[in-house]
Amino acid sequence: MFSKACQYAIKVMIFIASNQQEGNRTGLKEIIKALGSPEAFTAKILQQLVKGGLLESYRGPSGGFVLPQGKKILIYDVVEVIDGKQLMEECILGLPECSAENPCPVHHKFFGVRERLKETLLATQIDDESLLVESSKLEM
Amino acid sequence: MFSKACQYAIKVMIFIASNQQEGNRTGLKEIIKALGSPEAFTAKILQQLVKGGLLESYRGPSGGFVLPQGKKILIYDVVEVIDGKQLMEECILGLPECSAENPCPVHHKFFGVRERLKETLLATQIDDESLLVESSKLEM
DNA sequence: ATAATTAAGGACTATTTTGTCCTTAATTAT
DNA sequence: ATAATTAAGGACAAAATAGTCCTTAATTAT
Repeated sequence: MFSKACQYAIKVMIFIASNQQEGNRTGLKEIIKALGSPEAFTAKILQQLVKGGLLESYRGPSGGFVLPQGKKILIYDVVEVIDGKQLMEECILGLPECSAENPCPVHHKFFGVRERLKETLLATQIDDESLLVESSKLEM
Repeated sequence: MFSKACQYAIKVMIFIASNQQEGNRTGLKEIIKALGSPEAFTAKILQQLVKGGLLESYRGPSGGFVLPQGKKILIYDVVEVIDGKQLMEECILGLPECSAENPCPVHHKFFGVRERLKETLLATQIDDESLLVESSKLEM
């Protein structure tokens, strides 16, 4: 469903949000320790999230990453920044011309799944209390 | 959501089912013409579907592929044979220990999507009338 | 029997995704 | 100022997925 990069990204975001409850910046080191994820690859993903405006980064000692305050970030946004809108918008069978008026064979069958998926991605905020987590819940 | 191989496979199966309404075997040539898909790669996918028991193949002139008669084939089966059960069963975030009792942070949020997806895959038979199609509906 | 047709399958190539290594830039503390 | 810390980012390597090429095996028709 999601690329590996996107899975990491979602975990990263939830971990940072969880840390941030106590007002802490979160550094790469902490992140890879919590997720058990490869350092350099995780760093690239963090860069993408920063470029996409979903994180702020600070360098130097006591640097790290934080969620931009006062901005509501949804799982939808994370998926969009890392994997793009393909999962949300493009034809399940990969047909370029698929739409409600000119549907692929399975378009109507999967309409409900699609809607439910988008709904879920849009309904879930990264710092939703029910997502916050002690780091052990993110290890691979 | 599905790999490209799996997208081809679903289209292939629907096309063969559509052809079979008129009692015809379907050859590789026809298939790649209908789907606009790469010949050798499509051939590999057909082999996987045959090995997986979702198609019967016949060689020689007037050979080709047919659905095994009297066997109800679901989209679920096609996805399972080509992509495996990952999409249906494994943790959305890729955690190895995720379950209802030991859920990942998004487990409950995505439970409904998962169920709806599985339901849809299981509810849709490859030779369902509403899927049958003239070949133009399958081109890339 | 032989030729033509069609699927099977092994070995290879290309592309994308995942992941690594190393250097630079910014910030903080001494 | 200098050293230590941390993110940014370019170049590269490995693995997975997508796709090609070529030969063989089975079947049918002549």
